[in-house]
Amino acid sequence: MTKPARPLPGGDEPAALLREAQDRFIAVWGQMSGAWGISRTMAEVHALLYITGHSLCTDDIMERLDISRGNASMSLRALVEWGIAERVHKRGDRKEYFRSEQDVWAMFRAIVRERIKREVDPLLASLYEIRDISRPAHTPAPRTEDARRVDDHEARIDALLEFFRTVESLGHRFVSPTGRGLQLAATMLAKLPAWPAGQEPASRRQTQEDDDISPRAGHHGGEP
Amino acid sequence: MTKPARPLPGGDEPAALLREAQDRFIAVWGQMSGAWGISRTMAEVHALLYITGHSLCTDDIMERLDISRGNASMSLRALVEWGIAERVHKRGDRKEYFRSEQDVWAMFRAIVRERIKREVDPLLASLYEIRDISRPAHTPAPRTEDARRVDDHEARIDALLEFFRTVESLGHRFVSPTGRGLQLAATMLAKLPAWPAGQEPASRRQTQEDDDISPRAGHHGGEP
DNA sequence: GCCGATTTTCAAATATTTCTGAAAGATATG
DNA sequence: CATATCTTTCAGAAATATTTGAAAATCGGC
Repeated sequence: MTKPARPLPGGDEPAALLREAQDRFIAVWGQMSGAWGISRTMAEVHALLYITGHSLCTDDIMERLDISRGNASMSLRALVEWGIAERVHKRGDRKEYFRSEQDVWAMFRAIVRERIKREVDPLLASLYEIRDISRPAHTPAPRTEDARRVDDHEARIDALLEFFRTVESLGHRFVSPTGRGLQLAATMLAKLPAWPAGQEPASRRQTQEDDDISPRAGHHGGEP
Repeated sequence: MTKPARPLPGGDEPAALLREAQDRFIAVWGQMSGAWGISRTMAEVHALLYITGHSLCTDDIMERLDISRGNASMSLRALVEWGIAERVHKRGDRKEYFRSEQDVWAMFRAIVRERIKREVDPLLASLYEIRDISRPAHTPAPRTEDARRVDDHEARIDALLEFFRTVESLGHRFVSPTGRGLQLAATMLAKLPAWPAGQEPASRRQTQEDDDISPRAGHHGGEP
């Protein structure tokens, strides 16, 4: 635990404690950066903006986080691009200020939106392309070994396609203005005491000893 | 696009196309590594195991992906730890083989399970600690400026706490054996044509010009 | 308990990402 | 339109993360 060696002279008055809590939060949020797919500094800048609730300018951020101007500038721009911070102009002041989105769900929606755009959509495009590669390999009649392999391969790609289409679709729903409904649903679902009835069906041990597993694609339900 | 300069002599027979499709898939899946929070090689090893459907040994993997023994060993161990690959023993063979989970939803559940454990749970623990830091700062009576700041700070931490508690809870539900229900729900939700009725309530423009935003924490629903 | 086959480990080498700082680019103001 | 102020850019430096390869540990059979 690295705490900033006695934040302020006195030691225990509210301002000092607040400062300490903020610093801890910034550090913790910075460690989560990987989970959001952004750089550590970017997460720290966001943490600072969120936890203080203030609009801060580049110099404020440079000083508080002890980072370079370039780094601060890049991070802020990225946060704005991600839609989790916005530029604020103050009359009579040439400087630009920035403030963080304060609604946690809105923050999360912005992140989901960006990550779908940056990760899921390109992945889907690639999967469609990949599926097409093996298309011409379909021999018409003879059920050769190769033919079976190609079929299995395509079933695996199709299973991924279907999964990520579902992810994308759910994501869009969550992110869209209408998404508030999903947010509510999620909250309630999470709060629900427990599942109505039925235990684990039975332990289906893997007995298959052999190689060459056939893909059990497509099923989303379970056994009827 | 780097394709392995003519996979096999002939050029167009099924085996060659299959190989090409596999290589493309491995490359694409490797690029997604960041999204899963694993290293690129680890993702590529997983891609290879998934897309071939075979059980492969360390040497197979080293050769096909052109990586070192150590790297292959580490990646495989990690995949097993994550629960998306398993060790397979073949009678009369000292070598260890590995095969990937083939059910896409099961793979995803494993990833969610691990990431909750590695990211969400520690984050929650830290947030609880951070909330406690500012506790002693609560002055009893006088509504000072400091007191208000502390309250706002705590409201912000609480908003995050509530959000991540929801995430954790939903995650557990999804991951648990019972989670099949959630999977089904997700699939159906994603497939649903559109939202029943009602448009966006109205655009609530941010009019606040001043600093020092009060956190609007806690609300998950909307206005009734 | 020893042997050879296999896996694991880890310090050093390499690759990748992130950060800095100074210079170039904006932009409002008089 | 010159100036002062603020922002962005980007090549090189620094910090991180990944990979290698060879040595050490493990394992199963005899």
